[in-house]
Amino acid sequence: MEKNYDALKLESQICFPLYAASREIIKKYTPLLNDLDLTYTQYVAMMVMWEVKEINVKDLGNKLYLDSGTLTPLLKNLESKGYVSRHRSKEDERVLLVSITEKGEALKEKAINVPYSMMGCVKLSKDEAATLYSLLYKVLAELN
Amino acid sequence: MEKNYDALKLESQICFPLYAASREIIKKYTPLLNDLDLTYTQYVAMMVMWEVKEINVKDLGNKLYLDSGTLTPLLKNLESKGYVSRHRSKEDERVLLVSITEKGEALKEKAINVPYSMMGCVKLSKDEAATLYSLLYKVLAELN
DNA sequence: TATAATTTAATTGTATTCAATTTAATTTGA
DNA sequence: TCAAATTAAATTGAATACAATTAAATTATA
Repeated sequence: MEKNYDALKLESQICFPLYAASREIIKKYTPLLNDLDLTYTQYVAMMVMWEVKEINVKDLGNKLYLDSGTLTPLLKNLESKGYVSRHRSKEDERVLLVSITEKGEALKEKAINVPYSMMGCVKLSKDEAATLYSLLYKVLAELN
Repeated sequence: MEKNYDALKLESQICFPLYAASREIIKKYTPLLNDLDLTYTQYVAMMVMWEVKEINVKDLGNKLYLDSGTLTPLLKNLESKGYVSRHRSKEDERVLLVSITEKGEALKEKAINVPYSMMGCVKLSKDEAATLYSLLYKVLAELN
């Protein structure tokens, strides 16, 4: 009696195409983001900054699903490029507040083209994209 | 006249939930894979090895969407753990062949539990999982 | 056939990613 | 109040990822 190992094939897994597709799409972003002097992770951090203007590391981490081990060096990098500033909260010295700078705000004008350039990249219909979108957020919400 | 920057919000993007969900699911694998002394990337490499027994770096990279910059150190690591062996092809010295070892084969028996343990983690119906699966492979196939 | 072009891995350097630990600040509760 | 517990970032260390380059082997072609 042969054991069934089909569950151990790549094609049986939901995580593998997620992992691969994520990296492949991010690769498509790279040439666009090079013009902005941003990596993909820096880009999503800037997307939050463009929206909220100021945020602490913990809240930023909750939005991006990243921890301080990733964010601390990333934010120092963004600060060295002049896109954000970092300073401790007056009310609670443990908290580090990240604020967008003028230069960071100005970058938004160049960045606005990125989402439109990317649209041609992922070849899904509107319906398919909407379905994928809601399934991914369902996974994120219900992971336990 | 205000410009519309909605496309630059995280919630407007398909890539962000892909990127986040991929990392969050991989985090769920971590405790299961610790028992096998494997990282997630090492695990997917071993999944290929369990299936094909022997493969060169280029073909492995095509299956996993990874290049030699990632695979060379990863395969050396798997070799140091005794799960695979590495040797040059006799026919073409440029080609490095990776072969599964006895110890690597034996690991499969422990690994068989991983996919079953993971099933309880992603809370999608059978239909939803199938839809997500096919949309992800469509993205992978049609990315350009 | 001899050189150019191509191919395959390996290497290098930068930037994540995350678990685990540490440090400093704040809050809790005996 | 003041020591214990908690919280927020930073740090450390291991392992990816990937672009770009290099080195070695093979193939193509003039």
